[in-house]
Amino acid sequence: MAVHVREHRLRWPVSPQLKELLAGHRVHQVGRRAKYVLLEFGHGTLAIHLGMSGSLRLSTCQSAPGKHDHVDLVLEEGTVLRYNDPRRFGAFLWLSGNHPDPFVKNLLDHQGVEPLGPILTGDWLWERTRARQMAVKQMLLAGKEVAGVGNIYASECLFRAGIHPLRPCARISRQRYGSLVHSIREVLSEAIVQGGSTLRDFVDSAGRAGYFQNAHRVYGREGQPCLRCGAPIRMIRQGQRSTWYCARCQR
DNA sequence: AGAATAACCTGCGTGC
DNA sequence: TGCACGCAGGTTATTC
Repeated sequence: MAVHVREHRLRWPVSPQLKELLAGHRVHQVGRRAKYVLLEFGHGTLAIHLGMSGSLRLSTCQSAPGKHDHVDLVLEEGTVLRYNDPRRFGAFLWLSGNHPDPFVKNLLDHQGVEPLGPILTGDWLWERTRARQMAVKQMLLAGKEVAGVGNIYASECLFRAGIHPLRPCARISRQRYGSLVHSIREVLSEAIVQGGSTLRDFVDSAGRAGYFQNAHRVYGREGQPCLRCGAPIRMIRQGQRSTWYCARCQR
């Protein structure tokens, strides 16, 4: 793999050694942990985060890089995986196989459990939140317990589970955590099948927009009728982020 | 220790 | 048309 870094200033500076570290090496396996894409090489792992506005698209070497095309991963003759990120909230982090960078290692170790994995159950989440006064929506968004539930999906999951976003974690029953976990799995699975939610410019590796935004039941629907009961959907601010919910269906 | 707030960026829509 | 402002898919660092 050949690497071209045109802009090092991402969320953290891209390692100046990245080009040398990957030159001539092959990707053994592609994985993921939380929202980090993991490209595993024999001698270490490249962890890529797309931030809020990043995308990885397959392109041809001949195509000229455009605005905000910060990194090229040249895969083979004629093919390049190109990273574009207007806001530069994304990251390219090198995790060495022999001497793991403690910063990167901690970063991945401190992520919540996989939302579609076997550890997450209603009972598990109930036990983890007995002493937490934080609002359930902010707990989901923080990602310390469950990874991968972003701002769109936190609102959607809570609506489907019938849980009010402001409800303190410690005041949700074991049974209702069961509903929440079921909703998390359902919402994320559906969104994946539908290619994600394109609000503005989100695209997959082939440049295709997602269409889960058409399945949003509360996100972005302030003032519009609840699809279940007809009451107007409300929007509130929680920690600098917007939350949408139905005051009648969610308690 | 848990929780709230600030910070990192660019682009776009809105209102004056 | 221009400009100031607020907001946007995320997550860590800092402060309280």
